Amino acid sequence: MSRLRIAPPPGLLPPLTEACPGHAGRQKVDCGTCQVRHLAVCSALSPEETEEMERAAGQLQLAPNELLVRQGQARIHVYSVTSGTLRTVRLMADGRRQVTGFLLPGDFIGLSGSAVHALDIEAVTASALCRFSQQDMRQLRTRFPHIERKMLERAFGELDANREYVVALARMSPVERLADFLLRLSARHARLGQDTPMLVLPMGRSDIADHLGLTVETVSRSFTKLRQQQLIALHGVQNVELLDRERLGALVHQGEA
Amino acid sequence: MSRLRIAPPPGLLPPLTEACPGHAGRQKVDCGTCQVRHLAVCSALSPEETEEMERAAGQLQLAPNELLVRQGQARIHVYSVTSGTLRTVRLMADGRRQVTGFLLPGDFIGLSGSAVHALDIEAVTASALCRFSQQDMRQLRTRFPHIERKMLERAFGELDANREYVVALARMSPVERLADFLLRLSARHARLGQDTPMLVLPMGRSDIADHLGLTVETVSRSFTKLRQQQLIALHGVQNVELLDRERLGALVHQGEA
DNA sequence: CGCATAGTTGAGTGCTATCAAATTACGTGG
DNA sequence: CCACGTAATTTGATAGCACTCAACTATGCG
Repeated sequence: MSRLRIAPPPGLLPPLTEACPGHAGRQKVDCGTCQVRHLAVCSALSPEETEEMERAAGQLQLAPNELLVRQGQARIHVYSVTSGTLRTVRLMADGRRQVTGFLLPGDFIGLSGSAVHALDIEAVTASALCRFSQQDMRQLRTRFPHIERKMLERAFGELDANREYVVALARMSPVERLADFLLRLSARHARLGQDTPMLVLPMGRSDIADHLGLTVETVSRSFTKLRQQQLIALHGVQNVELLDRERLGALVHQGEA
Repeated sequence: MSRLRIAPPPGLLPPLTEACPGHAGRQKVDCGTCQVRHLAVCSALSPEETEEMERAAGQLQLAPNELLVRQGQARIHVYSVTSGTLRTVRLMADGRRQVTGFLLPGDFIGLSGSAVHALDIEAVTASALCRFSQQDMRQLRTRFPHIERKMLERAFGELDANREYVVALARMSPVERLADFLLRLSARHARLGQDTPMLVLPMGRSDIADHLGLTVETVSRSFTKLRQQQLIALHGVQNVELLDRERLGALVHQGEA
């Protein structure tokens, strides 16, 4: 638990200040340094309270593919992603693999009631995180009800997102799933202030495949199909240009009566 | 918002008193009457506070297939299921249907951050619910932090469950999904005090199919396969006897390293 | 008792996984 | 900066499994 004044993290600095609903009207703050500070400010804590939160936090750097936690480990820490991208992975004994989600800057790791981690969490790209002990977090939650409220909102948000994800997995074709994924990722980037039609995919095809319940080959073919339909353009393998969000959305939102 | 002294609900009376972790060591309470009372007691509220909660609640009865809320409606109420079974349904324009979950006694409806309902909620069997306005609920949450904590725990629980569900949808064969579903439903019944090898399925095959991302035919064939392998026995269409939980579990938990 | 609905079983097709190969991207060392 | 080797991605051919369509059976209700 070291005193914080965290060095500027590598990678993009998300201007979360703007995006956070709880932040409206409050003083500007340097959210690039540490998500803890952001969380505190957005929870309407005083400067003194914010400092107390920061005291409880440690920081962490991960290289690509480095493991943060392993399935089955005791959950003694919670984390806040500062920069980079991580994936949450469920492995089955026979090798089947499911990437249940990707974690971007501002995301919180620890919205679970389980005593052990249900998932591996691995860095996709070089990443930085803030770390709290569960114990400290519990104290902070008790001490600052705003934090608890904030966590509840986050949990709600994840639940809402998860319901969409479930529909995609259960009822959409490969191309639809990919379109859904690209739009969803793009929306998250937009919330982080990167609102461009050019989307950078930090993860490889196999991560995407395992996230969408498909094989690498099918994902690749789906990219090709979207490209052939002029819905996206590929600039290298990482950079996807969303040419027609309208029609991409139409692929996905066959729904909501 | 009528004063409550709710008539004994139809259907089974879940002895939730025992199951709730927050309840340990506290005085017994008649949880059969209304889940609100249960929630209050399990949140360690005083009798006066409990009464205040009950005052804010209304009750509701639903006939089979009756609609509680429709996709897109404003979310002005939250609910607690007292008896019966409900399903949450996502409909797509072209008719594709996903049953994202089933709600059993003790379940809470309203763990969402959205301003509108993302799902239809329909009664599978005759059901009874307690209803609160969101507004009242928010007040109660602010007034009794225990409630907020409880909701967070519930949200965590749902998130954890959802992650399992996602793996089933994305990576399991039809037979595995069905085995997973049966065990999961059985576990929920066990938590409600119905810990028997005989499982009653309140929902029809098409609901199960749409929950597991399959067709009715495939679900039916999967039942047959499980029966042929002596893992289950069917007594009529509704009653499933779990003959070998061990091997059923083995089908599912190919996983966790 | 007859009809309507729900569930099971069967046959055939299509889509996605699988297997295999070619191509591209990338990091390393010359 | 380029050549090389490795890994990642794309493309192609094939096969298996779940969906579709269809018929049949069981269940429930008037």
